Amino acid sequence: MSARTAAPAWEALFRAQVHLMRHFEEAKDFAPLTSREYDVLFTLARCGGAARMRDLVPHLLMSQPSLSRMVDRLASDGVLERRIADGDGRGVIVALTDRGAELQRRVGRRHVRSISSRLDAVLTEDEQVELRRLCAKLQDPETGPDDARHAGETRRAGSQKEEER
Amino acid sequence: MSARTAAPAWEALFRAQVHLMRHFEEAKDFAPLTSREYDVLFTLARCGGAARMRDLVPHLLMSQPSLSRMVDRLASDGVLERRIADGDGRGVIVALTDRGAELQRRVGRRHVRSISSRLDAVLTEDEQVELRRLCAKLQDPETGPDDARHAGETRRAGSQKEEER
DNA sequence: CAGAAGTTCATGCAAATGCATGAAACTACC
DNA sequence: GGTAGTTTCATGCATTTGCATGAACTTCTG
Repeated sequence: MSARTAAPAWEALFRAQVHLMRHFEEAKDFAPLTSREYDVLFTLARCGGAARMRDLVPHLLMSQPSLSRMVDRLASDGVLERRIADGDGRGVIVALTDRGAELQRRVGRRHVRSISSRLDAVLTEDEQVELRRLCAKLQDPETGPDDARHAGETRRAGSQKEEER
Repeated sequence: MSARTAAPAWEALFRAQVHLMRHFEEAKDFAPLTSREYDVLFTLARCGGAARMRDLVPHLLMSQPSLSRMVDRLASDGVLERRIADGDGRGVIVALTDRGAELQRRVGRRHVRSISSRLDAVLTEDEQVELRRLCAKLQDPETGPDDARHAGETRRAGSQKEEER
């Protein structure tokens, strides 16, 4: 058991992620969206432009009710639309509109440039590849007693509630 | 310019952080606190148990008003207390109470064990050290036109607003 | 020292979030 | 086929968040 190396590694990872995310947000990478909204568009694009709500939720950083309402907002903004899943009257399919897809691509390109200029400044290509490899291992579902259905994980940062305090 | 390696590296980092954070929260690492509340206690402990609000904010994942109200709540729960900074009537010093310090240590120990058991399962010690090194480089303030006063960064994930949509 | 400018924290308010729950649709079992 | 149970999404509600702003205090300038 190496708390000696594990805890500092986690803390550095955590801080690096926060630091970079703040940097990207301050640089307006996601404008005119919030990062969470971009996350929805990005995930949808990755799913071919459309997906069922229930399949989307586990990849996003928010609860099911939050996604439901965010989809309301984004739909009324015209970047995506809701459809009833055929074959299942309960299911809702969320799909990018043309405008939404174009917006995602535009923001995505800008964000990728921003990422590169930031990472290239401090890591060599080899280091970037190594970082990716290590981070990928961290998501290995092989472990822990709980996970099993994790595959293309994505985002979040939630919370809990009391008990004593 | 290596978007080829930079973007995947950032995405892997991002997902690894989210994945692990979710894991720790689902494992109730921070109970009876939320992760943000623990972040406050942890940061305070690291500052020797007390710090001024304005010095705390940049290390935390929340806005100044949010910290102000969270301190209200934590103070009324008895884990910390507010004092007026002497020499500056505007300043507020936030300090851990004995209970707060004990709580932080207890939760912290549990969290460190949780981190170790998770990371040790997928990374060797050498890999953990290397991950830490790479993540530390990512926080190098040497770069970007904006940062300059960053030192012991910490947490966040914010948002922006529209403009077009 | 007086007034302007800056700093630090708190508060009003609208928006977003999560939890608990509800409604609608589908599935399983008798 | 009908009813119980499950799945999927939406909604009520309390909480939390951030932004804009205000109040109290300090510092700077002449």
